[in-house]
Amino acid sequence: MLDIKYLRDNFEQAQQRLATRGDEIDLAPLRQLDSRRRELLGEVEALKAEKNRVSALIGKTKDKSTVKDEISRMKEVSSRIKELDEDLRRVNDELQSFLMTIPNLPHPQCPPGGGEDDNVELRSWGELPQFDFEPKAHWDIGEALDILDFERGGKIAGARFTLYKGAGARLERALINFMLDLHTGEHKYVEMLPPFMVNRDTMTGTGQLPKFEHDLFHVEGMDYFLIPTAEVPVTNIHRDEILAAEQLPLYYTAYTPCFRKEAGSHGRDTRGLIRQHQFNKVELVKFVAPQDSDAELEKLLDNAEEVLRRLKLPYRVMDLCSGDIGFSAARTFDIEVWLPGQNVYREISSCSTFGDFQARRAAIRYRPVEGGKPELVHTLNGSGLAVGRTLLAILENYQQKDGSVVIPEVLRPYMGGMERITAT
RNA sequence: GGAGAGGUGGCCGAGUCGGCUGAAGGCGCUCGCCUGCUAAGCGAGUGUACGGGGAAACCUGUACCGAGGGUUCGAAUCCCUCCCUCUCCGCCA
Repeated sequence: MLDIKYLRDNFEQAQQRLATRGDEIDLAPLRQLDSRRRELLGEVEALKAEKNRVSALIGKTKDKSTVKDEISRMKEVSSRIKELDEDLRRVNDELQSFLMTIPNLPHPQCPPGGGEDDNVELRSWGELPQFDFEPKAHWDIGEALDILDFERGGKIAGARFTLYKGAGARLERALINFMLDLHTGEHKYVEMLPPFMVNRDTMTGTGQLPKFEHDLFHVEGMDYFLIPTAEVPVTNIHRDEILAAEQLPLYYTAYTPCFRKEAGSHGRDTRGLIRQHQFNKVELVKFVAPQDSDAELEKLLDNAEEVLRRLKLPYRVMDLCSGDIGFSAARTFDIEVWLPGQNVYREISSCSTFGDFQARRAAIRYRPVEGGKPELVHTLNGSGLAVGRTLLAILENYQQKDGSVVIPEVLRPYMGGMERITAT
């Protein structure tokens, strides 16, 4: 959520910055609602002040018969207050829901652009593997090794669900543990295991609601949603809290499954593990003081990249342009892993700073060292990494001519020493 | 699911037959004083949000005692609904 005071004073500028996202966002109604709100507020508060004053007077009067007129007058004032409060509530609700649908302002350093094609490649890492055979796609590799069963995943649940088997299931688990150990052990994140279902307030705090309800799985009969990412429960850990300055920065990491409807992506990535209704992810979340957020984003990105470096998977880093960043994000770096079976780079991590956008929605504040008023923290998060996509990247990059897949060295301790997955 | 207890400020904890309680008291914290260190002691201060005024310090109004309604001139205090926590029982990974 954007700051209404900022919007009040920097109307044109805000309008222009939002325009770089490419959506048509007209802020005009905001001005109207805002001034109407303040008008009503002044009126109703003056009446309440009078009511309070007179009521106190009545309270002090022993003989109530001498204040009959005041009592009947306050009766009218009270009902007038009720009307005005009702108007105010309506205007307020309208203002709030309008604010809730406005995306974040792109970061000043966010490259301008209309869409994917304008994203900027910052760097790439690793040698693309050379094969003396035609590299296969992971779905073929996984089925041939009998470690991924798309057929039965579909039977059990439906399209976009996969059954992992044997070494495939273990590899997924190994990746989760490897990532968590790296981030907690070397990058100093605190591990969290949050609920996988959350309430409406939590979904609103990080920006999924109210605008993106159609992407979420909702639990029938209870007002719970399945989380689309650990960002949601983990960022909301500190919702409605005022943190001490000394607590910052806070680094949290969490493994969770993620559930997404993928509405609107019908027919895209229908094969394989790329786009699933349920997938595993290890997430990195930070709460930082505003002046640190840019540097913290770089570090977070590096923490995510480190996973790929250790796994020796080639990747590149993209600086997403203003037209391609998400609703709540101010700036986003995507890490894209090389997939030789498909001859493309695919997103495997998305690292973003949200500035104070989520913090304002979720009321996550801290008290500055100098004391004084609480200020909003900045929140950041990134995948560290998407586990299913990491697994498929391993299958494609480490595939051998004989159909087997070599296990990256750092994962072998997590695989009981296994060095290679072969067809049984 | 059944029975009971409870939700007040950073924490603990008072709030009598509704009015003088933004909220006693204690702890904690901050600043100052004092004691050659430490402990103790003394004094002052110490919630949040949204308005209005002011360059600012600050002054001022309103709201908030789990949430939402109701009764009343007036509610933390009475009534209703919901949520959450705890205890016991049942069921259960």
